[in-house]
Amino acid sequence: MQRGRVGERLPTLEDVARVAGVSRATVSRVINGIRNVDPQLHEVVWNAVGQTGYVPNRMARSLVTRRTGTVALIVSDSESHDDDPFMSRFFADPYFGRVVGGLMSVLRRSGVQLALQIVGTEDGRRRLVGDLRNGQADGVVVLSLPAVDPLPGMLVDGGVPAVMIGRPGDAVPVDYVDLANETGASLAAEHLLGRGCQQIGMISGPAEVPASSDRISGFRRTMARHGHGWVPMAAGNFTQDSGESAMRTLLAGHPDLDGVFVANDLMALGALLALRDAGRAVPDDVAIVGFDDSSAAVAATPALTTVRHPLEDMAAEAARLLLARIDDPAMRVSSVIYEPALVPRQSA
Amino acid sequence: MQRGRVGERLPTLEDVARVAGVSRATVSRVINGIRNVDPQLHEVVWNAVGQTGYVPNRMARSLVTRRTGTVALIVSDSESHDDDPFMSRFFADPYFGRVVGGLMSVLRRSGVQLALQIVGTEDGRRRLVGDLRNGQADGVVVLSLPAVDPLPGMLVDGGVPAVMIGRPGDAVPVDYVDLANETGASLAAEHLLGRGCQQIGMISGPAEVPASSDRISGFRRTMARHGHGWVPMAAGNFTQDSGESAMRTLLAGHPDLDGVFVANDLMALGALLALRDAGRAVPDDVAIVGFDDSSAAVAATPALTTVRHPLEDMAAEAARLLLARIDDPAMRVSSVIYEPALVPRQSA
DNA sequence: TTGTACGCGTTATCAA
DNA sequence: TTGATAACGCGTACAA
Repeated sequence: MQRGRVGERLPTLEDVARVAGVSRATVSRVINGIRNVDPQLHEVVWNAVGQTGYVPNRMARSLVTRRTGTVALIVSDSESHDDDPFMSRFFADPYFGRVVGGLMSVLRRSGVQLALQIVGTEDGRRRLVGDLRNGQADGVVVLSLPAVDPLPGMLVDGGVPAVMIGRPGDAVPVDYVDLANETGASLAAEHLLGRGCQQIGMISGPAEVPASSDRISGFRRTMARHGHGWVPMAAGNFTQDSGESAMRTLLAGHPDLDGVFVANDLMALGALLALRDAGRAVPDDVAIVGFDDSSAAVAATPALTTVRHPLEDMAAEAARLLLARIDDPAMRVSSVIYEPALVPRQSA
Repeated sequence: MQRGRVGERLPTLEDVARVAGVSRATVSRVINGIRNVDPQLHEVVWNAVGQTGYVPNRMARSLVTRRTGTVALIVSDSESHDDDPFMSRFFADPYFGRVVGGLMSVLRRSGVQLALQIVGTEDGRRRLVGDLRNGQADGVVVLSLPAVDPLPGMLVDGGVPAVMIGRPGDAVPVDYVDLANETGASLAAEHLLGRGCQQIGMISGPAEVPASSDRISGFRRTMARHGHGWVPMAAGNFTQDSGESAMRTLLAGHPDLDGVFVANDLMALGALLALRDAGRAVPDDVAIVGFDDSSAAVAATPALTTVRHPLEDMAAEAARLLLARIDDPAMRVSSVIYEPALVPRQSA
C-alpha cells in the first residue's frame, strides 16, 4: 500500500493498466465488476490496484456515467438576506440534526454522499436547478420552509429526482413524506379535553406553512366536535422566545385558561417559562401539550406531554424513496404519511 | 430564459458558442471573466448564455481545474458498526447543528458548497482520503470524536487541506480551532468556590477525548489551587442520560455535595433530574454549572449557569482558515483558541 | 474475452 | 484578441 505523498500525481486507470499489463478498458471492467473478465486477470488487476493505491476519480467517472453517488439536502428558505440570523437558529434546532441523522442512516448504507445546500433567492434557485440538471447530484431531499415555494415545481419541471419532507405548499407532483399533522393535533386536543380542561387555547406556528396550518385545523376540528366552536389562539414562529410571548398574549386575553396545545416543543418550553412567571403551576393550573417529542420535551420541567413526530424515521423513508426514484424516474409519484402518537409525561 | 424540459439535453459551451457565433474558447473566457475579450463579444456571449439557459457543468470544470468549490465536513467516528445508535444521538445534539450553521455562514458567502461525510472504519478512511486527493472536495473540516484518530494524520500526509474543530488527539501538524477548555473549567470552579460551595464534584466526559481531559485538568488545577487537592468525579459520555446516572453515582458516594461542575449542558440537564429525584434543590442545596451555553441551558429549570462555548463563531473561523489554506497550501500551520466566558443564570 | 478509439464538457496551451 | 486542439480520467460501443 502506497503512502500518499503531497504533490505526487495520483495513479490513474492507465497506471494500473500498465502495472497489470493489460489495457485500461480491462481494468475499468474489473473495477466495475463487469462479468466478462478472465478470473486470472481479475486477480492481477486487483493486485495492481493495491500496489498503486489507485482510487477512481469520481468526477471523471460522473462526467461519463451521469451518476454522482451524491444526494443533496436542500434547505429552501424564503428570500433571505446575506446576514441571516434565522438560519443559525434553524441549524441549532434539533429539527435539522434529526433530519440529517435519519437521512444518513440509509444513505450511508448505500454508499451515497450527502451534500448540503441552502437556497433562498430566485437566482440561487435557478443556479441550483441548473447544477442539478447537470448532474451535480443524483437527487435531492427538500426541506421547504416558506409557505409558498417555487422550488419544488422547478425541480419537477427540470426532471430532478426530488423528495420533500413535509407536503408541498401548492399542488406539485412530487414525492413527499409527511406526518398526519391533523391527527397529531387531534390527539393533543382529546388529551386536554380528557383530563377535564375547560378553557383550552393553542399556540400555533406561522399560519401559512402547511405543517402549521394542518395542526391548527386538526385542533380546531376536534375542539369543535366537542362543543368548543371557537378556541383562543396566538401564533409564534416555532422558536422558544416566540412561544413565551405567545403564552403571555394568550394569558392576558384569557386569564381563565387551563389548557394549551403548543405546536412544537420549543415554543412549549417558552410557554412553560411564561406560565412560571405568571405564577401558574403546570399541569395543575394549566396543562400543556407540545409537539415533536424532541429532546427538549424530556429536558423540560415538568417534562412535556407531547405528540411524537418520528422525524428520523421520516427522513430515512425520504432517503429510501429518493433512491428508488433515482433508480426508476418513471415510478409513480407517491407519498408516505406517518401517524403521530401522544406521549404522556408530566405537563398534561 | 428557457424552461427546463425533462430529458432535453442541456446546452453546453458548444451550443452557446454556436448561438453567439464564436468559438467555444471565447465563451469560456467570457464566462470566467478573462480580460482579453472584445467588449462587444462580451455582450453577445452573455446574451447567448441567457438565450440557451446555459449552466456550466461543474464536474467537467473540476476535472480540469482541480477545484470543486466544495468543502466537506467530516465526522470522524471511532470504529462503528453499521447500526450506529450513537450517530443519531450525535446529530440530534445541538452541537452538530451549531457547527453546520457556523460553517455555512461563511461558506455561503464564498459560494462554496458543504458536503457531509461520516467515516468510522479504516477502509472508509482510506477511500475518503483517496477521494479527497482526487479532488472530491477542495478541503475538509474535521470533527473528530474518538480519543485517538488516524484520520488527521492521513489527511496531512495526503496533502489535503484540513482544519479541525477541537485540537487533534495526538501531535499532528494541522490547523485547528479550539476553545480554551481549561480556562472554561477554571471559571466554573471559581464560580462555585466564589458562591461558597464547600464540597464540589465534577461530572466529566470520556477522559480520553481532548476537550474532555482539558476540562478535567483545568478544573482540578483550579480546585487544587484553592486547597481542594482532590475532587470527586464521575464520568459520562456527554448525553443527558449519562449525566443523570453520573449524578446519582456522585451523590451516592458524596451525600454532602453542594456544588457540581458538569462538562456539558446536556449532562447537566440529566444531573438536574437526578437531583430533583433526590430531593435536592438547585441551587440552594446543590449548585450546578454546565458547559456549552447551548439552547438546553436556557431551556432548563432552573436555567443553567454555564460556560459559553462560541461554537458557531469557532466553526465560522474554521471555515475561514480552511479557505485560506486552500488558497495557500504553504501557509504555516496555525490554530485559533477562543476564550470561554461564564454565563451566570439560576443554577449556580 | 480483450483492446482500440471515441466522447463526456471544460479549461489551458499555442498559433495565428 | 481569437480559434484550433490537447488534455483532465473515465466508461463503453465496436472491432478484433
